[in-house]
Amino acid sequence: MSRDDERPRDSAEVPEGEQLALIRETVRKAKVPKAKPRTWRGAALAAERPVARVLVDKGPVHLDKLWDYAVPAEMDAEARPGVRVRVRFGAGAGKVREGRREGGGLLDGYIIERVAESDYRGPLAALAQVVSTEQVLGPGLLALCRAVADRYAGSLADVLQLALPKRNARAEGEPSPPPLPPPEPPAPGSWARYPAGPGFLEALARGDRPRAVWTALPGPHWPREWATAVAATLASGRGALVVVPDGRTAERVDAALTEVLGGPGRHVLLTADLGPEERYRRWLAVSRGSVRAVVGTRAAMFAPVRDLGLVGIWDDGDRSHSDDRLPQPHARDVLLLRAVHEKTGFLLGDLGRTVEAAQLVENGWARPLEADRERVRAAAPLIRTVDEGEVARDAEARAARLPTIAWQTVREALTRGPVLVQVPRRGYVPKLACERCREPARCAHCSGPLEARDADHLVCGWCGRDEPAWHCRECGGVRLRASVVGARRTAEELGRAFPSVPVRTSGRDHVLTSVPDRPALVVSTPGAEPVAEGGYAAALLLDGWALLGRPDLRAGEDALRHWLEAASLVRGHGEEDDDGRGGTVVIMAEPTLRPVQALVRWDPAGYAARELAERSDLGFPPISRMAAVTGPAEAVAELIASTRLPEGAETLGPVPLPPPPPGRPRRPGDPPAGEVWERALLRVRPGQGSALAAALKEAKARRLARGDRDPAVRVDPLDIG
DNA sequence: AGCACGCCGACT
DNA sequence: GTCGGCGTGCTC
Repeated sequence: MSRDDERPRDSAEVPEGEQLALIRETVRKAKVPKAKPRTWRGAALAAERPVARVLVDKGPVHLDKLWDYAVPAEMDAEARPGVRVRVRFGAGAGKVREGRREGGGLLDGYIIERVAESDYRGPLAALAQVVSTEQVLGPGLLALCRAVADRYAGSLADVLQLALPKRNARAEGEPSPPPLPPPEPPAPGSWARYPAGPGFLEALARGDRPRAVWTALPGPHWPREWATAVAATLASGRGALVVVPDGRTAERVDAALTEVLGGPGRHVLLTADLGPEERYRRWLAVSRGSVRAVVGTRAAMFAPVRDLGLVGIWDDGDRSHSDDRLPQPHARDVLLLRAVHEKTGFLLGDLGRTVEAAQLVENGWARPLEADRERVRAAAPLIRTVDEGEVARDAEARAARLPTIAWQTVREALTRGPVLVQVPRRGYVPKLACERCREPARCAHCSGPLEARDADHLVCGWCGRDEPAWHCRECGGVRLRASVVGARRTAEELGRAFPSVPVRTSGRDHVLTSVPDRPALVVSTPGAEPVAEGGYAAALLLDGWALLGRPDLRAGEDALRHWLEAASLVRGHGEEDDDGRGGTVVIMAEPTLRPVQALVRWDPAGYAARELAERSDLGFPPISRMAAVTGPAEAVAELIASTRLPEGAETLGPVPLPPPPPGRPRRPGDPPAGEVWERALLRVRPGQGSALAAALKEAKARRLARGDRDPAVRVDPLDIG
């Protein structure tokens, strides 16, 4: 094939020397052992589709732009879409002196597609190297990553960094095991406790795509129920993917899968703490189609499961479902995108219910999958509330810091088994709330959270307006309080009061997985509660104030979620133990508060539905959609000014960003030490979320990237006060 | 991000 | 005249 046929278009504009070279000189890294020719200058190009469109993975230039490179004939077979490549990328390469200059440094990238011609008006450099022939970025995964990038106004390159594991040559060199045949459809087991449960499994097993929001009954059965749903999907010949908040939970579901599937060959656990090599080995097994069921933490949401039939997420209200690297996609949303794009079933399981889940039910996209009231009552422990106000008035209780009823419950329960004591995490400091009804103090203008700038001076954390005359929307109260609970001290005192009983603690630093079925006081922070074999005899929830007093939009929802999680580990009220008594939960919180009521009635769905309606009225997410723009003041103002916002969009703020807590590692959106950044919130009407994301992405693409100086854009921010 | 080009002021 | 400040823009 003649070289002239392969000449890039517009080569007339190229300096003479370069024109003769056809493609710029490129040199392979010397350290690569079995080097092919060290230069591709003058080499023949691939006969078919000699142009590779490459997404450059590192460097600040990406902005979703693809770069065209020439494919030398020797690389033709290997340079397939989806493989990792190295390319020369550098400034000033357009002008070549003496034909002797090398381009910039070698960068990693992925071939997105092969095409016959380039739009680039200039000489194409050749691919420097095909790193491996493994097709890591298949068409399905690429489409998903593009959709996620669009959804979050982020770049494709950023999303690819979240979706693709680091390459490991050793793991890649090994063959993956051959796939096992689909299993038989599983028996419904404890799914039979839900009227719609067996039907859901049958639909999965026959290849349908049912979608459900599952409110799991309290107790130890849900890991097995996940495994059964996955097995049913596998039985249809399709794959399944379940994302859970943490490694501990992933291991529980993994163990259940091993039981239900009768062995380890049909599923994998994908978590960060496997280490890079093993993680890549398992990821490859999924990508190559030898394993079709995956359970894992958030990075697993991108796992390229073949012929996906079910995506699932457990406990979607947990913060760890949101990645902290930009664009911070949330596992729930990524799995929703997958369910739609890949036409799969969808199962969102939770002991409680988030507003987002309530919205899926409300708009009819997913069906509720719930047990009958009677069964819920039997499976849940008895909940007793203790009004803190009452405690304050009761002199004896004040001295002891715990009311009589709590003492009695603990003393009695300790004769029958372990007792769980939930205490607030350090650093959960409540902000401002109505003294009378505990409703968080909100701005009259935009409903943002009020903060005390100094004594008697309230400022809105969203729009920055002063609030000179606050009064409570709920009850009309005019006094505020910021309260701190001495729950940790209470827990210590409990330990001293029962000296013969061992005290175990579980928290951020050392999380216990389980405790034996023996009397013990188990003190834990929310989310770190060990499972008690046989269930706790009782639980004491001491963190009501700390959880509810936060000004966060989700304070009530989070509090209820944490309480349900702890209470679900307690023996059911109607599930009698050997002594004929069920479990009891005592919660120290104002009994008229809605999250407390929801716990007492064990009605998370009702709570979420009401919360959703209220947020809709107040213009809060997820009905209205928001995006946060964070960065240096001028950069924030500039980006917002150049964004073609959808009709009816509001800009709240900007306000100075509170500095990140010392000690926390820096995250995207955090100002560098010593700098003050600002944050503005953009709010759009229902249905305008994707228009907002598109407008922001377009504005970002239009301005020149300046790295550090660029504002961070966060769609659907979680921490908006 | 790098890195080169380019359009201003101070120097041998 | 030339050296070099860093502001602007490009990298297939």
